[in-house]
Amino acid sequence: MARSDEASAFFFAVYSAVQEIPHGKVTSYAHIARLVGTPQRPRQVGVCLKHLPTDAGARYNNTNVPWQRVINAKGVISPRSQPSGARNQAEALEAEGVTVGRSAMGELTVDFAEHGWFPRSLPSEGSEAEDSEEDSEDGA
DNA sequence: AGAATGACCTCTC
DNA sequence: CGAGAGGCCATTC
Repeated sequence: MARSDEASAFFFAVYSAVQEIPHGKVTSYAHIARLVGTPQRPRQVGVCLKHLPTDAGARYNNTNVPWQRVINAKGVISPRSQPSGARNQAEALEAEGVTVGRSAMGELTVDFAEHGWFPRSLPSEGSEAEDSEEDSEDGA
């Protein structure tokens, strides 16, 4: 529980933004932080999810908030503090139909070009990105 | 009370 | 292009 109302407001903003994530899509903490109006505080977003209420009676809880769809900007699921947590998140993502890959270090990775949900173009992705999106189809 | 950590990101060398 | 340091705020010891 947040000690300050403003703090709780930040939490609610984050949870609400996470709920905005469509099914089978994933986004990064930075994006959520930006949506809530605090692009300089991506860590707090993680803290929000970390302290996500497990109470089914709470307005926001790990059952109503798809926290699993939230990963880091590298497209990799943070190992959190326990490998089980990250793996559990990967399992949930796969259950959503998200393709979860694995890095050489065994880190779970998600392809943003596949399930990347970005209502607003990120400066890192391409500030002047034109309409030519989703064109990364290699075609093999 | 203060100090340390953390589900992070961005800039700079 | 790769590695490093800084910064932010809440939770916890």
